Amino acid sequence: MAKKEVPSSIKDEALVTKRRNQMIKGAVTLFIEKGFHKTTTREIAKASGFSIGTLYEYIRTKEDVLFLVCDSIYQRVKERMEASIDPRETTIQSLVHAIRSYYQLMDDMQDEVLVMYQEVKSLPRDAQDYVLQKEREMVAMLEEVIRNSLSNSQSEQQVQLLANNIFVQGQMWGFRRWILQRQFTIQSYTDLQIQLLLEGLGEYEPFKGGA
Amino acid sequence: MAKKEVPSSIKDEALVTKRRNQMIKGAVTLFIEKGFHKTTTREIAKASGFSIGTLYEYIRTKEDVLFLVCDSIYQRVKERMEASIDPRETTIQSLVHAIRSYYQLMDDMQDEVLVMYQEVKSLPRDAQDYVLQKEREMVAMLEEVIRNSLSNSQSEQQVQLLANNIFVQGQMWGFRRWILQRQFTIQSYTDLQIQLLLEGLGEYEPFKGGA
Amino acid sequence: MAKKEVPSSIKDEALVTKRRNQMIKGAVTLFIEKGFHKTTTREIAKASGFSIGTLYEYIRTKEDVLFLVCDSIYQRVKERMEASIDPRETTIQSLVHAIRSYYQLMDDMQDEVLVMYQEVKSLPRDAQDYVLQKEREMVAMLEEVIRNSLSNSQSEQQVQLLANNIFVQGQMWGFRRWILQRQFTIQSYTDLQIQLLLEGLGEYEPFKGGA
Amino acid sequence: MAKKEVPSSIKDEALVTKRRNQMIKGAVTLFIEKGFHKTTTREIAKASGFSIGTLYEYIRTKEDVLFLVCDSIYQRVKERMEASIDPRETTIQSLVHAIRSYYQLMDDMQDEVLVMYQEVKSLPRDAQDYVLQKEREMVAMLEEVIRNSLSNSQSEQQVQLLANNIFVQGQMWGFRRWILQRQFTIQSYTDLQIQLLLEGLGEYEPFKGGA
DNA sequence: CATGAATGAGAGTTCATTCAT
DNA sequence: CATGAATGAACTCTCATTCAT
Repeated sequence: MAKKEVPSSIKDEALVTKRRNQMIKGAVTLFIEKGFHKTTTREIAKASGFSIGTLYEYIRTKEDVLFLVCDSIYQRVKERMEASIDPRETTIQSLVHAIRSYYQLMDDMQDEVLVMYQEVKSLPRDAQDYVLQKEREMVAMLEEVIRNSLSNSQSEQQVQLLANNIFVQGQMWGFRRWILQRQFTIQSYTDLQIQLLLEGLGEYEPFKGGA
Repeated sequence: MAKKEVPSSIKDEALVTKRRNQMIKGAVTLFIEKGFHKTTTREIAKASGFSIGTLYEYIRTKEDVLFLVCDSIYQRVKERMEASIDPRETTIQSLVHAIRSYYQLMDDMQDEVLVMYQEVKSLPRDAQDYVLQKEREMVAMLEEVIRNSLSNSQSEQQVQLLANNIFVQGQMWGFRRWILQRQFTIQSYTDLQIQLLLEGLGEYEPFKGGA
Repeated sequence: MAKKEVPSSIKDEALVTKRRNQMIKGAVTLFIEKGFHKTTTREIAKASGFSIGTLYEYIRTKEDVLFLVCDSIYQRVKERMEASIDPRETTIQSLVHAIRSYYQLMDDMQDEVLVMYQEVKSLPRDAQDYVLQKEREMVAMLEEVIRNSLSNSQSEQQVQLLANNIFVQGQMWGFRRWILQRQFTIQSYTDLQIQLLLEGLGEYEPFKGGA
Repeated sequence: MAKKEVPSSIKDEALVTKRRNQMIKGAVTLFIEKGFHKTTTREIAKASGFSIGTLYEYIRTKEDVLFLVCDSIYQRVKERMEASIDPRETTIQSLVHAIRSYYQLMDDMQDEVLVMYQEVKSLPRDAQDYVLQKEREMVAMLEEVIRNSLSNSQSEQQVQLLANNIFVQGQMWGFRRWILQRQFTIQSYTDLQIQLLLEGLGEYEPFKGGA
């Protein structure tokens, strides 16, 4: 899927980038505070430091702002993930390290991640697909780490499921904060999750599925 | 937290129940389709089979509809969980059974659960608290099963985290459907999750947390 | 102008009278409190002690209620004026007495009179005419007293103007209450008005009008 | 009481003034014709020459329009009163002149004054207070003229009452037009009122109040 | 004769978007 | 390139009135 482009009537690309960054910064705060629907374009313009007219020089619709915000969040998440994951590492410690970094990241960006989760459905269909794709890429990064770090005793499906679990448990730290953050710190949460991941319930019996 | 009551100007309580059920049924479909914000009160009325005026005899605000919908979903989820969980059972098989039932439930009600997840933030504060409380109760049910089923080798924190993980992984089946339901059936998803839960990565080494 | 009739679908005339009295009593309070427009028919029904359906058995429109209320107020005012005015009296003291009684009446019924003043314009045209006619009749009563009480030195125009002045100054006690009732009691207000009326400014000089 | 400000989202203050004048002009006509409650905001917008959206750029609520209208009327009345009253004059002729001017003013603005009288009660509480205060100021102007013009034989209470009487009799010319304007012209009305005021009933006998 | 559930036209208000300056 | 006044479709909610029971 090609990078979805949001057209602007401004020619100067550097300016477009600058203005959009202002916009994203302003909008993210508002979306966190009151959600996408309850935020008006006027508020976004104001928080971005320019007029409503100017706002519309850099986007076509309000949904474009949401897309830019989501895209920017994914971008930042992805960049930090890439920075903390070395795909050449093959030890289990590198997996643990990747998980730790990812959980820390989810702690740092919990507001942003929460917003994204609650508002993607407001994106137009094609933007949703684009975002979904980004997500798949991130899960794929986790899959890669897992594949590299574990002995090949894991089936491909297990790997995928593990990656999904880790991915969601990271997000869960943010969007279930009112429950989890009473009982855990990001430290203890991370430690325990890793422990459960590695050890299971410690009551292993050759398990065979079936209803 | 006392049951939040939505006032109605209709006196006949049986009628209130009946009409609200029509309403919930109509609204849920619409919310699933287009989300709460993009659904108009007139559409809700129409889908419920009565006029806009009648709709407002049974609620005060549009948000009331959302609350009734959320409440009804939680109610159904909770009832089915209670029906499938026997808190007197103490075997690990009973835990497995509880998880299976819960995942099946999340499969059956994935649309509803998805809606709830995406729209709770649109509820007024007090209704959000009420819903959060419901969730805590359900997680508590899972905690109880875990506590009963496992040897007491688990710390309280581990129990809580496990319950949260199971709970979220169930929901994840629904709200990450576009990713997961390509790769798994609810059967294979359930089996694998249970296996991972019980066995961990099978690469157990005395693990000591810490950065 | 014939007595304007408000039709009812109920045959039993005694019942109609009874129900309408309940209605007027309930409505007047509400109109005083919040005005005609901000009072709903449901509130009127409730304050009257019966259901909205029953209310509409005794009137056709909400405006009918207003008319009944206005009519009832005028009726009461008129009755009390008639009781306190003896058209056969010819002394100036009888004029003074009539004025006193009228001012006292305006004090007793200030809320009702205020309501009427603020809401007549909401009546349909024909009802307004009817009410206007009632008013003329009352002013005419005052004119009669004046004519009887004073030596015929007064021109007909003077008599009419005097009657109007007295009439309005009585009402003014009620609808300018926030100003007048700080500075006067109904007693002192009455005394002073009568004094001014009889004496003028006491600076009489043969006055010739003209710009 | 500080000037009550109606906020606008338009920045250009000159434009705000201009648009609000259009608005007041349009609204006053409508209010005179059908009253505040039966006039819709759409009608106001249309009569003002702009769209409903534009209307709401210059006010927050429909009640704001009413306030602006009332405020504007009072403003105009007050300005004309100030222009026609010279507080340094001390002759009785100056009082007569003030009254004449005021009555003429009430004749010129009878529609506006009528509207105000019938609709103030629809204003929010604080706006009502504001308007009441304006009225007090105008009555105070009349009091001043009276105090200056008459020998000090008048008690303060008499002065206040006189001012109120003159004030109300002026308004009465407008809001009792259907009765008074059949019998009088503004000229004859004025002349007669002034005569009555100065001479009283010409039947002066040492009057002692009391029941 | 009494009830109150049902109706829907219509009200006030908002806000994404445009475009002349 | 920036501005912000103007627009009007569309929204939520109200309430006078009706009519089956």
